[in-house]
Amino acid sequence: MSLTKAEEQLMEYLWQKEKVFMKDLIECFPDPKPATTTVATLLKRMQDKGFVAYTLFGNSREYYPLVEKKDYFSKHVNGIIKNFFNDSVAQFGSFFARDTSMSTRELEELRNIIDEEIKRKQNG
Amino acid sequence: MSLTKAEEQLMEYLWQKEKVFMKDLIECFPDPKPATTTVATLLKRMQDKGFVAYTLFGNSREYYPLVEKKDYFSKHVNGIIKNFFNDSVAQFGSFFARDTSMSTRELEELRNIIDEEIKRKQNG
DNA sequence: ATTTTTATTCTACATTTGTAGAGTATACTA
DNA sequence: TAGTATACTCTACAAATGTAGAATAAAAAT
Repeated sequence: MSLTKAEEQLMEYLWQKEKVFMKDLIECFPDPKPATTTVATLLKRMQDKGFVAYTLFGNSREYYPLVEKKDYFSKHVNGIIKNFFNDSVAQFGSFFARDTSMSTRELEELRNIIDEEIKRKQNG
Repeated sequence: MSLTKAEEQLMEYLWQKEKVFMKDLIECFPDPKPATTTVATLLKRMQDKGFVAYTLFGNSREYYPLVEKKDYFSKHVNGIIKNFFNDSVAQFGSFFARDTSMSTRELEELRNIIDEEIKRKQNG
């Protein structure tokens, strides 16, 4: 199961804060902020889906993510690659390098990141 | 406006075929195939959103995409980068290189693609 | 010409999603 | 301790989405 748009937005705040009480979550939103009950509903649904949990502090709850951002997006991006890029990372990479309007500087930065990752994989 | 899951799936078939009659679109689906009316509804909604159009051939329509796949996903991926990776391609690139479990071979292939893209940008 | 098939629209409905009021319980305050 | 604020749940409902039957129209087959 995956997150809806509204849940995803909320999850992003969760990921940013790592731990957060509901009232502080609401603060994260730009105006007009949603009603507390709206956020409460979303958090409940996200619990049901296994994406968040909380620690009870007195009478209120400190929420935290159960799913790491990188795992979530890894699954997400791999899904896109599987469904729309012929299950080929290279095909997606090609698209990404050519069609997302990266500057030369960004491309070079990305190449360095990949180089480092290759080294990291070889050495340890 | 963007596509829903079901519409996105259908769009993928449109992109693959480039031009296609509805009955052939239905053939693209794995069993159990959707009802023709289901596909018709989706196509109608996609027309309303400006994603597809058709050419009339006798009494039936040959549908074709109005939006290119690369443009669609460019927007999509850029949206993810903006919302969840701090609007930084490098941050997304880092994530992509490290956390999507690419093999060394895939990483090297990707580096080559990027190299070529850098050259292409420089020369013409 | 009548039946059958094909193509498309209209309408409908269940499910999911976005949003929040009303209610309840607990805690804080005057 | 009566009144107010806080935290959360339950219920509700509109909009979006997924799915398709019934109806209609045109074409093909007999």
